[in-house]
Amino acid sequence: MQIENKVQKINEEEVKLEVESIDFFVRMMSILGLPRSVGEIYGVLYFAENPLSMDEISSRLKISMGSTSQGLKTLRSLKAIRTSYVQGDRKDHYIAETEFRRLFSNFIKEDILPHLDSAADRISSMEKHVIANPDMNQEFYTTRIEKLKRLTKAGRKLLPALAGLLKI
Amino acid sequence: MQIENKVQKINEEEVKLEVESIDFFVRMMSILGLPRSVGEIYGVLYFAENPLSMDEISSRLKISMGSTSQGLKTLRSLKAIRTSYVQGDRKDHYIAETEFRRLFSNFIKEDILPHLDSAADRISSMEKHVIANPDMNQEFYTTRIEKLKRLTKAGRKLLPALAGLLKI
DNA sequence: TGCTATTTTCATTTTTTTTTGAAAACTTTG
DNA sequence: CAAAGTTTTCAAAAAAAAATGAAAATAGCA
Repeated sequence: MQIENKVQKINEEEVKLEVESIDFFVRMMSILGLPRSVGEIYGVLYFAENPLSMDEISSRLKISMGSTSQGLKTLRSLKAIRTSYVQGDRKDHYIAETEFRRLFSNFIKEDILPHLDSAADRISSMEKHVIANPDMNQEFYTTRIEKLKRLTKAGRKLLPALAGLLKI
Repeated sequence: MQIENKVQKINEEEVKLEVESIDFFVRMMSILGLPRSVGEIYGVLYFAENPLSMDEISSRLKISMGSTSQGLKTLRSLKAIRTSYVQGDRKDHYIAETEFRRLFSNFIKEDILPHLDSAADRISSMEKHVIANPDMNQEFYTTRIEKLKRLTKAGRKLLPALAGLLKI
């Protein structure tokens, strides 16, 4: 009884911590435009002392297996989590990758740079329209296009470098 | 007739450019989590040689005055556009602010930093839960909390500095 | 190999976000 | 200061994004 109370007390604090962790990462991930469930899952794993299986995650969060599977897939592709073998259990188990530097760098590589690539194509197509018609105010338009080029070039250089600056 | 054709030709190229500009900024703004209409409006203004009124914007984009008003409000708050007085016209007129450095810095100040502030509060509350219960694995939890602190601290320093690095 | 446990996929439902449109609130000017 | 022009607001509608849950696919074991 003595012990039971103690265990109970510990769990209470751990649960409170978990709730705050979930809340924290839900917000963080939402800055990055990632869905709620992705933040929730990472939040649970971040303060988990042991690897958790998909159904442990799904039942702690009371979200469906479908959502959990999708969220884990997203987190895996960002390398924000990794699987870990647990002896005697046939389920996959997950643990949080806590090196934010790498996590961040993957996010940029995966979710931002592709946009900048397609932007470059669009800019050269804009350029063609301006060149194609000499009656347009060349100076005005080429100046604006130049700015876009510099913006995307700077983005492509700066963003990947950013992760390196994160001394975490 | 000769002249009319020429004007027509110019407009065609300008319209094509405008379409691409809109598309470009819709995508860019969507990276930042801003709604479609905000990107559209900025896209129209970016390649406009003269200040445009709200109803010119709304009719070019075929979006409602309500959306246009909202979008302009958002862009104004980001200082991505500014109003410009046009003689003999009682409507407000808008022009794009094309210094991306400033634009970006405002976005960070307005849309990102507030999140980091509230994050700090949440972290100290997490800390209390851990300290409150000595039976929890102190080393594990305090290490994780330390990481979060460093993450938010780095974010708060790095992000505002980022705009300065943009040599645009 | 076949049986069972586990995970993924995806059409449907739910929730959230964005847009619309009309009324209210301003603003300018005669 | 009133009348017309312009902009904003906000409830309702529409569109987009995310979650569900059940069926399909896959993986591990006997």
